[in-house]
Amino acid sequence: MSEQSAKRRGRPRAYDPEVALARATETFWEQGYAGASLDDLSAATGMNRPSLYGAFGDKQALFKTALDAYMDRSRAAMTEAFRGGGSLGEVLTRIYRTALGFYLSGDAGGRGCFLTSAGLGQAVIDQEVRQTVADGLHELDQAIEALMKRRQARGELPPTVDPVALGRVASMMMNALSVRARAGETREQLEATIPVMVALICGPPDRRDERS
Amino acid sequence: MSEQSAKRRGRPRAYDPEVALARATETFWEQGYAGASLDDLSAATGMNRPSLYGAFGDKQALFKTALDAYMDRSRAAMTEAFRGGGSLGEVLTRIYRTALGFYLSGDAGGRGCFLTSAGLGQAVIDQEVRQTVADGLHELDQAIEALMKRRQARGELPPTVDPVALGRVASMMMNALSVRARAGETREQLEATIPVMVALICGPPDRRDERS
DNA sequence: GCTTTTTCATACTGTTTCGCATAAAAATAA
DNA sequence: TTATTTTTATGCGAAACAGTATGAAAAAGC
Repeated sequence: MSEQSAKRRGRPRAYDPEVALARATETFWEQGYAGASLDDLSAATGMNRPSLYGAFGDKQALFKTALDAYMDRSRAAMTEAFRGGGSLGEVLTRIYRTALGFYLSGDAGGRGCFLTSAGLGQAVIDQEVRQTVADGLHELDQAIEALMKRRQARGELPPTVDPVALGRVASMMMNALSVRARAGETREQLEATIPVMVALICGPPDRRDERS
Repeated sequence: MSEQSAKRRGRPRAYDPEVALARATETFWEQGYAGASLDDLSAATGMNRPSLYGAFGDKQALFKTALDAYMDRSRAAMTEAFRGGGSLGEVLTRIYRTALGFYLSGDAGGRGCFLTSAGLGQAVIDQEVRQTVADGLHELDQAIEALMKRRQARGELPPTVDPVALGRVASMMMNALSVRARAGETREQLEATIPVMVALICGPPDRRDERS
């Protein structure tokens, strides 16, 4: 989409926009919208204030860009987790592990989901952020509900259960994982809950595979 | 503990410390630690800055006092919900409803759990807050785990299930409710998930009672 | 080499922030 | 009334805050 190497007129920029956005995202992720000052963001990205404004606009715009970019990354990873085959339990396990990969990233301990940590912090104040976050959660809800419907049609779930209600709760369990990750629980503790959740959703744990 | 009416020496205070703390808590609850300025807190409590400092210390101390007070209120309500009789499903339903009562309080839409909304926002920055929040979550985990053990002993849960693991997931579902409440879901949506969660935990929903 | 274009770097402006100093106000004690 | 005690009220001061103006630096075009 963008011209790269050949012929850009002026002084070349000293930063990689994608890397800078990733660093800014991490800053918001850890410190929240209000807690992240422009000096923090400037230090994290290596960009000085005017460059930040030139590239991303003001603080609110940067936050929303970070939110959108996170959702894109998250969506891509989740699409991958959904795609692969296996039993319903295996797919759910993959989904939860993928989520944990996001929630436990970072050096200073688990940060949880960016949507529910930094995003929801602003949700009560900024209605547009709340809507974006709500849409993001809803999107995942629907994906899992659709998964449940497909698997029920295949006979992996008893016909008596409501796949939409079950999918919603399965999706909400990810929110719980985010909370616990940010509260400082270890990867081991969190991964140990995954089979319990999967067993609850998939019914009797006839057989379960584990891998490190 | 404190002398009330009779003979206090100086000028009487113009505020009720408990009411003021409740208002300050609501301000942190909605806007987070960094998002709540001392002017906001001053306006919410009706106390001017020096009175705030005299009563609660600096901003950090006030936040931690608010956190402790919230945990006390929450603990009291939860103790009540645990105490009453009924089947395991009925007790869990009461617990979740009690939680929702907290999460949906407030005028500007759901605020979620103070611990996981405002508290976790600070958790990554302030290690002491993270520990307090983690302890609070752990306390509830243990209470639910103990409930599960008792009910399993009574035969309400099959002997094959792990009551600790099940209790932990049941506790985590409250965190999920908090997230969804703050994301703006309605009371109706949230209450509709309660029976689904309860059914997952208690196994086959042989009979369920509902009340508005 | 000179101009044009784009970005970087410094530093500024006005506002907001937190915490506190100072003094007035409102009560009791003598 | 006068002194003492405790709280309120005003507002100060240094730092941090978001956003921007101004000019230097680094590239391409000519």
